[in-house]
Amino acid sequence: MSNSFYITTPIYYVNDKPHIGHAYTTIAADVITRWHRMNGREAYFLTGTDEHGQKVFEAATKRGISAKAHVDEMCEPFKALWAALDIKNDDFIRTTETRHTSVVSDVLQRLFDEGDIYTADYEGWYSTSAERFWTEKDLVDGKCPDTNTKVEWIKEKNYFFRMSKYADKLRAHIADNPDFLQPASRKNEVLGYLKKDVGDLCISRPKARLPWGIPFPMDAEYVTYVWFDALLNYISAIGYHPDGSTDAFEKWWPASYHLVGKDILTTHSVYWSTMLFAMGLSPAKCLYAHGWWTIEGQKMSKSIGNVVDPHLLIDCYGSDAVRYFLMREIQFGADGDFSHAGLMTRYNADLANDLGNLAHRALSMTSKWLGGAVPALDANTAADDALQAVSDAAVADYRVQIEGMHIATALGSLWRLVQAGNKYIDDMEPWRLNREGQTERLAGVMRRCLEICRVAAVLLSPVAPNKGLELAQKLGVKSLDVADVQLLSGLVADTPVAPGEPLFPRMLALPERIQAVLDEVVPSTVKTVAKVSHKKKPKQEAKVAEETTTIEEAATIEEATTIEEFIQFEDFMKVKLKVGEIVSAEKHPNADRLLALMVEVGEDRPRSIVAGIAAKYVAEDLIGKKIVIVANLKPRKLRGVLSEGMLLAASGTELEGLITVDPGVNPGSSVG
RNA sequence: GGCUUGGUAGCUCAGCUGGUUAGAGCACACGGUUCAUACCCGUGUUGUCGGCGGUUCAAGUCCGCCUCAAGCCA
Repeated sequence: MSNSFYITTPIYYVNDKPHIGHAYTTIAADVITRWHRMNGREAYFLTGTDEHGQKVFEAATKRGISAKAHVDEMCEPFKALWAALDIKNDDFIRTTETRHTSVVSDVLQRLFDEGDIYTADYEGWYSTSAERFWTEKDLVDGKCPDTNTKVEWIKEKNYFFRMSKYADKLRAHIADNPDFLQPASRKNEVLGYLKKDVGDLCISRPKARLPWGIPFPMDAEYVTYVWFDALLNYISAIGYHPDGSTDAFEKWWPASYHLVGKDILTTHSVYWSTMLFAMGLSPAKCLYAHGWWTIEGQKMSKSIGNVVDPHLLIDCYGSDAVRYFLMREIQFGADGDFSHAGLMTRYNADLANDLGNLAHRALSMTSKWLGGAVPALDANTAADDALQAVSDAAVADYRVQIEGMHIATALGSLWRLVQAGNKYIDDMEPWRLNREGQTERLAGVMRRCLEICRVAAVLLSPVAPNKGLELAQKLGVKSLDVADVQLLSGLVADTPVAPGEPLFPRMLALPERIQAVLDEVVPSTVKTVAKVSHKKKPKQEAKVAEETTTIEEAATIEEATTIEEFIQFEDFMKVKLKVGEIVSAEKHPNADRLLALMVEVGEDRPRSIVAGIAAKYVAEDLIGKKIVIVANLKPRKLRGVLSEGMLLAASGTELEGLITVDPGVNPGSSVG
């Protein structure tokens, strides 16, 4: 393995509020960086913020301040979160900094001079409201597919990067470097993209339309397209310059890893690699696309209001536990679900019960029976040899896994040792050795238990640096030395030790602040499981919880069956009907027959309702209509979009029309 | 619509190039222990490995079709 390690996260779009998705990527980069540092390798860890673009400009304008003032303010929450999560990044780059903008500008000039950037006229349908061009095929009824507004045919000059020129080189690079794109499943997507003709990339925007960007050095009327700007951060930060880079650049480039979300893998692999080829540079050794988090089974989204504030989790569990959970819960690369119940379960099971309790019981016995100092080893028995073998295997596997970015698996390996430690105590019965006065053996047994705690402290520390250190201190260990960490003899005999407070106090119930958030935002189905999962409950009640949380398969609305039998009045009264006003409507992203509506029903937020009425209604025509909805239908996802209710419509074999209400009726009124 | 990936115990998932009675964690039941944070240790229950068909001495693992889900592209 090369001795220098350079890792990057994406630079986060400064308009977003940092959430656990951002935290996840950054923590992963931090963990792997810490690991390499512990192993004596030089490492450089870069993160930052992407600060140009239309949305930033709009947000600043709306606030009545300059774009620069806006981004100066908006990058702070990111820095604050990294501090709160104990992220030890070496650098934080902002794309508005001169060290970056000057490199972008000079690269543009150089590529232009060399002919890899050229001007051409671009013609197309332009939507002013969506701020972008569409092709003829994109248009819906001759209108913008995003905003459903008028488009005009515009012909304008723009600057293009000759991406096509480097497409073959990129194809060859991917073929020659099997580990370049990871995980392998994602690689196919890029290869699929590359099967088609790769065009050139439009990298300019007229300043008249987009005032907030890096100006083109050869043409004051244009600014740089945000991707071309943003991607260059990975080399501008470490001192690249087309006329001569710093030694630091030569040292760190090519990067060991670019960690990216799966949504921007293609951009990175295609745009960025071809840009680097044009500059005469190699791409990073590995582009690793990680998965996305859903929240309590739903897509993370501002409109659902389920975005999890990492600070809340840090306040309730501590930075170390949050880091541990995010790293342990899902395989790096796969999607995963974040749930509060899951976080607490893992906290209690792994951190409090398994590791925390192992440390506490080992230290307590040592204090009580052996004078509170690291005891001496005795000669190994067969059981001791077996324990050492477990440690050897766990540590070896941990190394392999973490260096392949499989952090969750690495932690799993460490936990096999922790579990072996707990079993070792049971098997050796130190309390019996104490009663029988077998002091020498007792000492040896306890020593090995403490040794396991030391191994755990060291291997935990990249993921949970504070707790790793705290545990080490309890054991009287001064430095977290990873060399020969697996040997169960690394402690110094006679060093004072004390159990102190439990490392991870067990949680008896969800923290109040989290319960409050769940009560407010999350549908009742999810609350149920969060409440019951941490306690043993009678069978029947647990079963109810299971049923209510089963994620049902998406079903099409058309499948509703007619009920022929009579029902009781009470049955009818179970159905709560309400008047709702449609406040927004759009086509369902994944289904031709469905529309996604937001319906105001007099609650603290409008409801998201998916309806199978696209055959009969155009989305925009529905806005303002007053309708009747079933208000207490269990929420479910329809082809990926949450539906919190169902609207009433007349239908025979096919849809005839919506049930509408007099305009004077207020949304939220009940019907019946 | 085209392409890709997945559908394995109640839940979350592991199972590499096909090979002995299909695994882990959580949950559940019972038992043990008592040093410990009502913790730990052990034992046990549940699976037509999405469906159908095929190749093979042998398939969760390969092939075809179907179905459901997710993703990328248009």
